[in-house]
Amino acid sequence: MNIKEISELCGVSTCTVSRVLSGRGKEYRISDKTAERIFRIAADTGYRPNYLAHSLNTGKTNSIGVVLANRLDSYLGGIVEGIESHLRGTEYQMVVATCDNSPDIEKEEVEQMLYRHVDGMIIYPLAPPREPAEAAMKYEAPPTSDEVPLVIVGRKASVEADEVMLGDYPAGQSVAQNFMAAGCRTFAVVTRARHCSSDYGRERGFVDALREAGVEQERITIIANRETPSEEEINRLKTAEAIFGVNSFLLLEYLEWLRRTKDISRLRLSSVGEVEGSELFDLLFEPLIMPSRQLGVEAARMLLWRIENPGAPCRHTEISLLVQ
Amino acid sequence: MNIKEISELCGVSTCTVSRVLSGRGKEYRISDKTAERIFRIAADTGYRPNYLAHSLNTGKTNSIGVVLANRLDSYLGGIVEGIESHLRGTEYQMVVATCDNSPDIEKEEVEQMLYRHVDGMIIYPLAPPREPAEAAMKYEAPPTSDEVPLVIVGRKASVEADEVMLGDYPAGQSVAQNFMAAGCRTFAVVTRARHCSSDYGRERGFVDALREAGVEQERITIIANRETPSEEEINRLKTAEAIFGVNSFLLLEYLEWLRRTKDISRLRLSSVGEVEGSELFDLLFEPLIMPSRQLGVEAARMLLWRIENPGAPCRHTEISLLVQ
DNA sequence: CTGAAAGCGCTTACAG
DNA sequence: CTGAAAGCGCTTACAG
Repeated sequence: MNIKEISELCGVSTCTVSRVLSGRGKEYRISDKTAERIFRIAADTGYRPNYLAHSLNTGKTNSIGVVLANRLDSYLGGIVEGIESHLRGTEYQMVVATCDNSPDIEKEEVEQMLYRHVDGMIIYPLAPPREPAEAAMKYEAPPTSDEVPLVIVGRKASVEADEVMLGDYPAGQSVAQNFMAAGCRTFAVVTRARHCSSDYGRERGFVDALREAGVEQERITIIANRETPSEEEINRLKTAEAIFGVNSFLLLEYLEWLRRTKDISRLRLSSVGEVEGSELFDLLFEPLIMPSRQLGVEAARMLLWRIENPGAPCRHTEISLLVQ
Repeated sequence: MNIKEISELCGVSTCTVSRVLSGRGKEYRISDKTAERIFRIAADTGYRPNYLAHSLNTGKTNSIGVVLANRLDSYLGGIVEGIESHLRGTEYQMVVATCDNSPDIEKEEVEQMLYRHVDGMIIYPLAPPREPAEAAMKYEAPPTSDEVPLVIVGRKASVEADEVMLGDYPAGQSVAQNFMAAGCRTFAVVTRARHCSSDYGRERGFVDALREAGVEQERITIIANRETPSEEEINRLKTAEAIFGVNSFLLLEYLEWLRRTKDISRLRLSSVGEVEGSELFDLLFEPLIMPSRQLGVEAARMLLWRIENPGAPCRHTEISLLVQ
């Protein structure tokens, strides 16, 4: 079934059919009877316009590319879900690709998206490389936004584009405040080596809030992890009454080691990201819930806005990430 | 940059360019110099063929639709990852949609995929409805495979199509055998109300293996959960030395209740699906790892095969799911 | 070995 | 109020 057959069945020309079916019958002042007949016949025959031909003509594909640095864990899954739910009901559909943390794949996938003529892209970018040497050799920023409307979500990238980020710094602050309110006197934060702006923001927020509250340097332990936990790190951790993990995986890893040398059941613990079954831990563990779905919703909302407003200056939105 | 401009730059016709660039220069016996010149100019100008025009002509979009019943948790995320990794390097790209467990959305998303002219689809279908009444009213099977090559993954659907399923029954058996090998004498299985074939397969495998090994009926407790755990259920569970959960969420839910009335640290536990941080539980817990990635890989492999072999009879593959 | 021409299914000035 | 015609960018018999 194509537009030509419809037009023959209706006894009108293809352009009339096209105009009516694209909802612009009124605009072209096509008579109501003609319009109705066209609608009815289209419905009866189960006509569906050809997406490819339509897009070829209009230059719009109604698809949004989503490129994600990592595999789909619950965090990225949440972002995707948020994007999808915001897009549902609009004319847009989502095309997803993940990059397995490889800059080459990221580049390729972005290319693919452009090749598919997506109307816009949402990118959760790779973390910048740890080693400067690596950086010089391999890293390339995602495409600049002049090719296509672009929103960066969840992690900074070296592109001028709209951004939707987590409120990492305030999250760190709020954890520190909770710990102090619970009466803790010595603190630790466990983080990855500091190349990732998200982790670093949380750490800074945490440490700054403590300092501002008058906690002395020697009561704050900072562990910037590179590989698996070392004995020296575990020893430093022992003195803390409260530990903040910039993410839950990392915290759990340390706890596994720590519990061998110390009773951890009275320790105050907090980290970013829920842990399923954590009720069984028997620990004073308060996870910060990742608002990943909300990140996705906001990113999609912003992208659609950007598509409508190509010229406007870049915007930055922050989604808050608080205890509870 | 389009094919016409290239042809003008090369001083040949558009069809010659098209033939060379589609890699069929030899076939049409186009001279090597011409071909080389075309390749060079195309590369120099950064020419990329127009995907939409190409697809409109060939009827192939090189895209695979993936429709998932639920949001992207780590299970479905794994499937998606498997599909994607198998597709990477081929000419195919993946379009994903999730359905939030709604039959209406599922139908709509499948429509969308057909509208987008996907070359094939992989569906993780909705669970069949629990109530027969609901069934009659709302449930509609995914599209039959005559519209487009189709692979059903992870859960049975009432369609005649290629399938990639988990080895649920053998998994249940292997858990039972492990429990018996560990010397347990009384057993329980916790499952959802039995509408889901996957859960039911696991339960049957478990129970059958016990029976075959001579375990009497009264030493096997079966709890088919509907809502939150009830007191009566917890009481029945107390007698068991080993508990098998058809999925880990469910098991954890019961353990939460059970631990209030009983020391669970010597209980043998097993369930399907890893739990992050489970090392901190201090329980005899052995999860069965979901081979979700493998499911995806296999589904993609099968779909590509099906695209090449439209007429062949339906195939069924089972991915094994064993302890460790 | 290569090209002119028709066609994929739709849209959109332009003309009436 | 409606249609003939050109065009989107590519492919592919057909003819030479």
